[in-house]
Amino acid sequence: MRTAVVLFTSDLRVHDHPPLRSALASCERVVPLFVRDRRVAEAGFDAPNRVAFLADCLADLDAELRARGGRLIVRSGEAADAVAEVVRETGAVEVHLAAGVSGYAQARERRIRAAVGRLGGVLRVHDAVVTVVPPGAVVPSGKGADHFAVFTPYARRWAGEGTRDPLAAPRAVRVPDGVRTESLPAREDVDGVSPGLARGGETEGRRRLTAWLRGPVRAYARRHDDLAGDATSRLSPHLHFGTLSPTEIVRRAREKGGEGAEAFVRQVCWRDFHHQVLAARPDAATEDYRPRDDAWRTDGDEAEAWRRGRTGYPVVDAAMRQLRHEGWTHNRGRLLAASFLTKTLYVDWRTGARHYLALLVDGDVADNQLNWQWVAGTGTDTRPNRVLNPVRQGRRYDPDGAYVRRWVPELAGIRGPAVHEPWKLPARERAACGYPEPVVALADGLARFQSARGLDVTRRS
DNA sequence: TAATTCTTCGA
DNA sequence: CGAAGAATT
Repeated sequence: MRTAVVLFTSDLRVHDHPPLRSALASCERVVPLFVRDRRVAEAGFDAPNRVAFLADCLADLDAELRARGGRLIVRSGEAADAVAEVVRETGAVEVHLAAGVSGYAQARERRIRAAVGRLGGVLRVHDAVVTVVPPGAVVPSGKGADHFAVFTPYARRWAGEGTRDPLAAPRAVRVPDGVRTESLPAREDVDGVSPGLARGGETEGRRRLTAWLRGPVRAYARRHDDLAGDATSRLSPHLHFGTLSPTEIVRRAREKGGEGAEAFVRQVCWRDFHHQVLAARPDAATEDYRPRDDAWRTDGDEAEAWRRGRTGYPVVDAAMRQLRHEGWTHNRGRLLAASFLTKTLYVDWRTGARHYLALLVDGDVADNQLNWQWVAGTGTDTRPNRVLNPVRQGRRYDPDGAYVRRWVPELAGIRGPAVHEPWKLPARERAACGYPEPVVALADGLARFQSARGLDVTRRS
């Protein structure tokens, strides 16, 4: 009787799960294992919103496994130690794991391989679980670059790769008797969770995907940047935790077809793009991908005003308050709030990235850090001096001001797009609403950035 | 064939 | 500006 361990990481699902299916194909007994890795907490990665969402995911994964005769085994500690422990206890001969991209994931894989090898077992790492196209599967033609540094050429090649066939969920999972498990973490036990946090779990993810593809995706190309319309998929946390398979998402979206589905698939491609950058350059999580010799301002009152949603720029504050309330923000809100911090306040992108990671339920090293770098101009943006003007962005993506009124109650009484420039209101009305004055004049903020970068032209957009 | 130069284009 | 791909040597 052969036993395999399947270590679940960012792939908390039973549908389209190559490690699980592969383990079941070669072994009669399988131990589905999740390790609450103390390294994650030590790295400050245990944000309440994600811990709470994770609790939903684990509960649902356990239920899905139980429906198939199995159950989820939960352990705490360091991943490689816990895996070795389970291998020793069960006499497992194989360990299956989805390939990860971060420095943490890469190191974890090395440690597990060594630990399993010492016990005479073998580690099998599976590609195309966390991403659609594995990092390194497409590289620029010609001279030996190991990854793409520009999105568009990557997207062309990525689209040409196609996808593997999604795997069905297994019918039965037989777990060896008597394997010790800790109790599942409970969402209710997590403190500091955003009140409007979404529910996690594969069942919820699949429900959302089906509902999304049935209708709203059709309008995605047209409405994805409409802040108030909130017409995005909201599937990002499910992609982060792997409660949905990106391969299955792309496959089903392509089957659906249309310009909305196509634009949506392109966003999944962005995710793969960032994953392949980080896989090749794990240090880009903390270091400038393309150093520009920036003399960033450090954390201070202005950054704190930004975190609190009190910059005095309504659409920026709306995004920051939505982030705190839901643990999630519209992508356009993320971009313009990030641009405001890095370009207008000229504060180090790491300060912003840290705050996003502290709150975002979909907070992901690859996507978060590299999107921040993109905005900050130290990343893969081919126009590193692009500045998003918060007033123009507001008027463009929240033309009626509904998004601002929804998230900034001080301004809820102001009708129409005037809400984007509260400083133009009569002094009495301004004082009465209690909304803060701008932390910095746009021109002054821009001047900081431009002089630091040695620019002389005022950019727009 | 591989290195060099040219052209195009970018959330 | 600089990456990517094509053209050129």
